[in-house]
Amino acid sequence: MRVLAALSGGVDSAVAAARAVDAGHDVVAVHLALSRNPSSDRTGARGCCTLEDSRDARRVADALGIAFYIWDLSERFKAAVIDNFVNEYAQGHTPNPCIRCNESIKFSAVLDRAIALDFDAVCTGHYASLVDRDGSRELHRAVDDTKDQSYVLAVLDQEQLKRSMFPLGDSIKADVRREASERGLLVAEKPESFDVCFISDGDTAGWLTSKLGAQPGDVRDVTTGEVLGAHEGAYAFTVGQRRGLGLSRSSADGEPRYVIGVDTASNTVLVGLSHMLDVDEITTLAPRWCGAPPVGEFEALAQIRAHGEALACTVLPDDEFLRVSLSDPVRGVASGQSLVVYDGTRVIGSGTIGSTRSSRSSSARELSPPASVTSA
RNA sequence: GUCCCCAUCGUCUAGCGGCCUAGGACUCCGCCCUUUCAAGGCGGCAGCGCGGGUUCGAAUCCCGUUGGGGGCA
Repeated sequence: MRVLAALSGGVDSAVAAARAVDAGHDVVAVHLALSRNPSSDRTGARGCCTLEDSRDARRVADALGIAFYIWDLSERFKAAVIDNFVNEYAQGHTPNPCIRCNESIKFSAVLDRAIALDFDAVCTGHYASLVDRDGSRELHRAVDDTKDQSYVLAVLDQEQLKRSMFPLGDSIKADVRREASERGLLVAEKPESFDVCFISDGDTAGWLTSKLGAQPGDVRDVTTGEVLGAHEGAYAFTVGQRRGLGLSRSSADGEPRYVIGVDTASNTVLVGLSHMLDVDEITTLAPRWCGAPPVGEFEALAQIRAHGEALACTVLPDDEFLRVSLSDPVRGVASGQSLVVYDGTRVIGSGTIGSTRSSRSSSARELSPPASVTSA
């Protein structure tokens, strides 16, 4: 096969590309330039789009003896990922840019271009497994459950999965590093990347403020309406958040307070006790299915955060939305995050969380503003 | 103006002479975790309003003082 290996400049994509070469494929490497102004002095190796990362990627390609190109997708990245990120936050949602990037850049813009150039597949260093069964391709969790990235890949459909290659799905991280070292790849000891790749210092709230401007508002008790503090922008808060509220007074019962809701209309952050975060019904926006869309109600597992627990639930799929009823309540479900539906280790599909509710303590939810279901 | 009550980390408080170099909770800060934002775990900063006494020894008792809250005026 002709394989286009995306090299981020990190260990994982390097070993993935190396394995693709070993497997006998005709491999060409590409590094994606996603930032318009790549900085070279970024410390801590955050993200995947610094000049240093670009050089590392080139060195890996050289070491593997394969052709190397850099594709500048910064414009597309800005429009599809960064602008979307800002807009979502401005509306009080909590987006996941890594998922948007996979959805519209890595397995869309890059994949389309690869296909146009006659490649058969795109190879990345994601920890996830692909299983071919009965003519279709399934996406499964990685063997290394501590590194599993099936959650952020759940937006891929059948066509995208059939054009994907994840050589690290059966490996554990330590072995990948060891292999990189044995192969003499200089990125073997490179640290993991965290945080949002386009926010260099990791200060997401500060970055948002620089884009949206300070918007001072109140922090109010969700039940009494009492003003408990002030904030510089409701958009910087996410449902379930505890730290950073800067409350001027402590609660009478000594219990910590959490963000129960973010009301962008009144620019108010609503806080309350942890149990008020309990939710057992989640409705998403239009779902995306990895394979054939399921028909009718079914039992499954739902995951609402990249490293969250898989929760037993009942799913009611629909063309327009996805309604999930959880067996046990969970806390801190934020609109904008992805809900991924699993059948065991297999990813069935996903949807962006739109609204939530609790079938039990409905009183607490009614006082919070209705979560608006806006199209992403 | 007089009588009574109260006065501890930024906040809410534990403390009722030696176990207090003052404990906890909330907030805040740091670290860990983590290719999202957050949970979470671990650690840290920070206080006895002030001045006199009593006592071997006072956050704890007494007097005064300052600052708050009540009945009388």
